[in-house]
Amino acid sequence: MGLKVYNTLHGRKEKFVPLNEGKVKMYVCGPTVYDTSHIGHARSVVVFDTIFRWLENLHYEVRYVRNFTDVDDKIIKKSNETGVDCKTITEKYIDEFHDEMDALNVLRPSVEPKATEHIRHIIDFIQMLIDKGKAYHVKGGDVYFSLDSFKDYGKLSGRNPDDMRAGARIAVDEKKKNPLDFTLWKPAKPGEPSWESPWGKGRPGWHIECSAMSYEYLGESFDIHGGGKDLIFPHHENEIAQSEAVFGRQFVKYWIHNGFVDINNEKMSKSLGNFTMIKEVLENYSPEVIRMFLLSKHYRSPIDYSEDSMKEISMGLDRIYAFIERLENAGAKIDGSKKGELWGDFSHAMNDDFNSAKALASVFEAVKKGNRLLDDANGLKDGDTQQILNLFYNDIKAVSNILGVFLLDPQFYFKAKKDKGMADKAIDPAEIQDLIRQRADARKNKDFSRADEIRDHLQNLNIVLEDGPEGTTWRFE
RNA sequence: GGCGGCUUGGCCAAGGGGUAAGGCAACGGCCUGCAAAGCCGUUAUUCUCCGGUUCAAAUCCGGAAGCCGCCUCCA
Repeated sequence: MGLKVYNTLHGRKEKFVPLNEGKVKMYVCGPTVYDTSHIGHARSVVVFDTIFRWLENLHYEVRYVRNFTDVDDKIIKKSNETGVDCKTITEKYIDEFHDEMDALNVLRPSVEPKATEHIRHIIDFIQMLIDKGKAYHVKGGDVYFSLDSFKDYGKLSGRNPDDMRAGARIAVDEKKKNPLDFTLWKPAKPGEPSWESPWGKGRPGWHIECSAMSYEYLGESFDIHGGGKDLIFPHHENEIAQSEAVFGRQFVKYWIHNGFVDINNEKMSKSLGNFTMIKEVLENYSPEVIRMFLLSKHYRSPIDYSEDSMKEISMGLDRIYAFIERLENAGAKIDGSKKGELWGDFSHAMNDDFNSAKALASVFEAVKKGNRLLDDANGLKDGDTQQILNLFYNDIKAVSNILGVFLLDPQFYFKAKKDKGMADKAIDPAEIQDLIRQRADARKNKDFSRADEIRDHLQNLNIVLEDGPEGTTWRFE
């Protein structure tokens, strides 16, 4: 089965056939760097990172562009409020974004262009629009895109410009020919970042940077353009207008949009004060838990962030790691390129519009099957069993490289979890070892009430004891 | 007002014409001194409701209700 992708442009799943065989060109809208990133940004980035990984796994040569919007009203506003210059602000948040995305195990795209470094290309692009009669320059220095010059306007978002005009909520700007015309270039006020242009000192509008930069790095036409659902209108609609008006051909073949992250079933918003930042979440959960959470639901559906859902994911991740550790203890080895049932199920799910939720379910099924096999083998392994275990191990490692989760050494994972628990609760591991020793003695002497007393005491500290053939181990709940 | 989406067991969540994946939780069993972990089993005759198409619908069509998003900066 080949890859199928839900294309916003047509509102249905379609067979994925890139414009050039074997190659994929993908552009994803990155953040405007004026503030700390929240969990919603993380979702978009993680989703497209996983898509990127899957495309590479399918042996496509992928050129992946994700931009930074580093000139914008919000950045200027922040600069005016704080007295810090724009560049300092944007650099700070770009660094922060990179740090957080690295933590979430997000691969760097092929290129991460910044708007401010492509002003030349933006100006050239606007000039092409003007030359073709698709844009116009007005007194005062603004340049607008002329909606009336582009008859396909609205095809991505399913909007009809005539309807929109009737119910337009936007203030009518006298200088615009059509109230829906949008800004390509705007004159700069004193003190604002600005660049020389044929229309005077100014700066680019928001939408034009993506048309200019995608043209620069991917050409007139490319395969995939992604971003959050909210970007469908007006941002992506406007990009289509700009690029198709200039080149007269299809801008993007497949439009992919991810859903939002809600917080306790409410939209994240400033007024509700429930913006949940990536760094806050990272304080409480391992990056892998966050990443797995973000992939636990289909990328187009809304996903609800809550303490409960994070705990649930965390339990599931422990279970997977425990299984990997068990496989390793049983001597499972990566052996060659053979793929098993897990990989088959996983691939099938990923090929179906990157269904990571279903893909994850196949992992849990494999965990169950593998555990059963290990229980049945009971330490005595024949050649066949060993082969199967190797297959599980192979597959799960391959899967983890796509999802970007559970790829740590399990011992390290559990140790890190322990260390964090101990640090949070200020617990000395030697003390725990001592209590475990005392309990072992008590058990040897059949003093079970003493043994249980110790266990209950540790339980109160969220420490769970596990008695195994090799002695007693402990972990945090 | 315009456009789009969602409604599946206690909770989360796949599926999307052929008779309900997976996770968490709960309960029973194996194991254990007792537990924990792991395994096994049980938990939706049914997929918001009402009509229709079909041999067959949670899946398609029409309608209703509830919820949500975009249309203004937003991932």
